[in-house]
Amino acid sequence: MVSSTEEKIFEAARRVFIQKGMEGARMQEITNEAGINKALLHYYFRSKENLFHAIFKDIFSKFIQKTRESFHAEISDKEKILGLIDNYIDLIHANPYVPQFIINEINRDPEVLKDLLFETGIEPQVILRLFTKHSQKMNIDPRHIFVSILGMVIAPVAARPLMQMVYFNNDPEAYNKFLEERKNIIKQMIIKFLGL
Amino acid sequence: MVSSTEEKIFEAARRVFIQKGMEGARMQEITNEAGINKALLHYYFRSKENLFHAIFKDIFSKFIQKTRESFHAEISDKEKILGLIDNYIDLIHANPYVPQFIINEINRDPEVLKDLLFETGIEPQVILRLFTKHSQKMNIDPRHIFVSILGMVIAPVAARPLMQMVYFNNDPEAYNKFLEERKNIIKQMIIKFLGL
DNA sequence: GTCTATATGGCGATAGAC
DNA sequence: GTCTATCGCCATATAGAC
Repeated sequence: MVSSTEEKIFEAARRVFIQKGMEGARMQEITNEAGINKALLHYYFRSKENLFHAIFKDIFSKFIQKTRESFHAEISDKEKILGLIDNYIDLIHANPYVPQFIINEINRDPEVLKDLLFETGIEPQVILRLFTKHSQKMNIDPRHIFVSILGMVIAPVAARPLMQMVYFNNDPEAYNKFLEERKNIIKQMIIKFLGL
Repeated sequence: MVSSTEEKIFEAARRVFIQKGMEGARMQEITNEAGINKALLHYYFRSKENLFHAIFKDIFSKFIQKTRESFHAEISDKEKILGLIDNYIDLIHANPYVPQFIINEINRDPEVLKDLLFETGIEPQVILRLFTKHSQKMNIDPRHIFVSILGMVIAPVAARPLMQMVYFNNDPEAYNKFLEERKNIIKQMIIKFLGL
């Protein structure tokens, strides 16, 4: 049984850590968001590091989970690939700070990350299998397809403040439209490349 | 005339800021790397913020410069696009921390970034023109092409510790080979998509 | 479980001697 | 120009009352 206070802390910490990262986040800001004080936070989670690990696992699990959803329907491989692209874009556009957060933590402390990662139940080979059939036909390493999709999805969100300023007259509406268009652009690129 | 001490500080600061970012960097670490003390650092650069701005402009200028190089040769548009991809990959593989650094600072303080950015002599429209002719033919916004290239180039470097661990048995050599292959993969994707 | 008050340490920045 | 010593602040973390 999880207490309501612990939940409030967890939700506040999720918001702050995602926006600020492990180093930028402040315990004070988390307690303010949760409506409690610092001592109480340490009562539930002994240290900042400890709290962060809990949050990271939770966030990464959702990412893994979203990937998994694309594989359990009774549809063709092509439809699964296109569904995966939709899933990623929806997830990232709804949580625009997550990619930057994950990139930072991936690079900040890889040793700790390794342990946290495999507690999320990640199944690296499952997703690769989706691309194997078509990429083998083209004599391409399926990992290239996976990385390409991730990059094309993440780039416009991670670089948004700059891109929007330089290429969209700082108009958020125009940029949202641009992001919406990307679903089809990325799908078309993958379809053409793999000959789907 | 720039003193040797100032240069040593600048080089040390570049290394530390790129690896740790503005918030993660420590003045003490910079002075250690430079072989001097903190007081001397503040003598040359009045504040951390000040030093950081100088470094950021320097790093970003190199990125802009690399982009510009792809446009001044007497070659076809297709060759310019492929050259741009080569240039980006070479630059990023030689400076693997730079993309993460730029992404972080883009999102950390966009207002200040805006001023710094336009001091680098960036010409946003020049690069877009390279894609306009071919992308119009396909009825595609050229900004999609630009973002796609950036994403495909940056993703495997920014996510390297994770990707290498999960998909390459943590073998750095295998991952380097993978990165080398990406030049052709990305080129092929763009060629097929734009019908070059 | 929840609070106030405080310990402890690290950081950016400065004073002042040489 | 370069150094040692130190200030002042803010962050994580804990002590101890309720």
